[in-house]
Amino acid sequence: MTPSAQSTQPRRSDATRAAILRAARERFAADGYERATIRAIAADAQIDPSMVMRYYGSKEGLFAAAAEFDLRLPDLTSVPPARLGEVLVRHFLARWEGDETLVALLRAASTNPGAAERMRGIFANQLTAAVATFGTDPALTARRAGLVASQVLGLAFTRYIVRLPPMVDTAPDELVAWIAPTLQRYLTGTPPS
Amino acid sequence: MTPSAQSTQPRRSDATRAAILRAARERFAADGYERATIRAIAADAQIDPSMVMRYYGSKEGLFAAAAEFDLRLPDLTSVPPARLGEVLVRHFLARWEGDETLVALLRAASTNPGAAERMRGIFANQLTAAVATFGTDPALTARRAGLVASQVLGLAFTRYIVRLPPMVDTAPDELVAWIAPTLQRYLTGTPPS
DNA sequence: AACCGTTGCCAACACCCGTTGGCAAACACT
DNA sequence: AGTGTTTGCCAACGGGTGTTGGCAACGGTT
Repeated sequence: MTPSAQSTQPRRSDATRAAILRAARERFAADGYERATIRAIAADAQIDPSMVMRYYGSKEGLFAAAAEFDLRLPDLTSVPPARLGEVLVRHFLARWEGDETLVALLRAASTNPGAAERMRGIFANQLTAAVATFGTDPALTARRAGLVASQVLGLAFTRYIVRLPPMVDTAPDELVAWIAPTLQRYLTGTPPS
Repeated sequence: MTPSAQSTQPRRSDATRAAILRAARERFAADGYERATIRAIAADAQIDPSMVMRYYGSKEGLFAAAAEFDLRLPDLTSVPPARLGEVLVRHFLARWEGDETLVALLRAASTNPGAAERMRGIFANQLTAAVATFGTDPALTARRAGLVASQVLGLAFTRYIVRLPPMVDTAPDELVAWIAPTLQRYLTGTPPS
C-alpha cells in the first residue's frame, strides 16, 4: 500500500526489453519459430540469453509477446460500400509492408500450433468483427471473412514468404487493382446457389 | 556391359525405401521441415535412422525425394474458356485432398529456403506453362499465374495449415462456386488500366 | 554507510539433433 | 560350400537447443 505509483512505473530495464522484442520480431519473421534461436535473438539485442528467459519466461512467452498484433482495420461503416474491397487490400498491403510482425506470425503459424491458434484468433475476431459491422446476412459473415482471409493471406504468402517473382515484382497499386474486385465480391456479392 | 538389365533392377530394399518416403511425407506435412525429425520418421517406418541416411544421403535429400511433386494440371486448351476458373479450383482442391505432398511442401516452404525454391519452381514452370497455353498477352502470363497462385495457395494455407474454421467447414463445392470467378478473372479478365 | 532489489553475465545442465562407422545376419552367385 | 554384396541395427560423436542457478556490479533508499 505504498503511496507511490504502484502499477507501471518505468523500469530501468525497459530498453533491454524493447531491444529483445525488436530482435525477436526480426528473427521470427526471417527464420520462423524453430530456426529463430534464443541465442541468436539475444546476440542481436546484444545481451545474454538468460535475460530473455528472465523477462519473458520462455521461448513461447517471448513469441507471444513479439506476435502481439492488431490489424488496425479502419471503420468499414464509413467507407462507400462499393469501395470496400479496394480499401481493404490497400490497408493490408500497407500493414504488411510497414510491420514485420505479421510476417513473423505467418511464418510461425505454418509450423507452430500456438502461432496458428493466434492467427485464427486474429482473423476470427478482428476481421469477422469488421465484416459484421455492415449489415449482411449474419449466417454468411464468417464465410465471407474466411474467403477474404484466404485471398489476403495468399497474397502475403506468395509475396513475402515464398516470394513468387510475379507477386514480388508487381507494384502495390497494380496488385490492389487486380485483387480489390475479388474482396469486393467476397464481401458484398450474392452467394452462389 | 553385362547383358543383364543394367539400369534399374528392383532392389530388395525397395519396400523400406517406400516406407521411409511415406512416413517422411506424413511427418513433413504434419510438422514442417525442422520439427519432422529423422528419428521420428524412421520410427514411423519401423527402421533405424541410419537407414534413412544410407538411402537418401541427408535430411535435405530425403525432403527433396519426398517433395517431388507434379500439379497434374489438365490440358487447358480443351476446356471451355468460360469455365477455366471452375476447372482449376476444382482440380487444385481435389489434388490437395488426395495427396499430402503439397501440404508438406507448403508447410516446409515457410521456413526452409530450399522448399520455398522448389515451390517457386513448381508454380513458375507448371502453372505459368499451363496459363501460357491459351493465347493471352505473353507479357501478362506470369502475372496472371501469380495471381492465381496467390488465391489458390491462400485457400490451401487457410484450409489446411492455419485451419480457419469457416474455410475448413465449407464444402468443396461451395468453395469452388465462390472462388472460381476469381480465378476466371485473373486468367481471362482485362487488366486494370 | 549500510542495505536490498534490480540488472547483467558466466557456466553449466540435460536433452535432442543429424550424421557416422563398424558389425552381424541375410542374400545372391559361383 | 564359399565368397562378396546388400540390408539392418547399435552405439556413439559433435554440436546446438532451451533453460537454470549462482555471482558480481549497479542503483536507489534509509
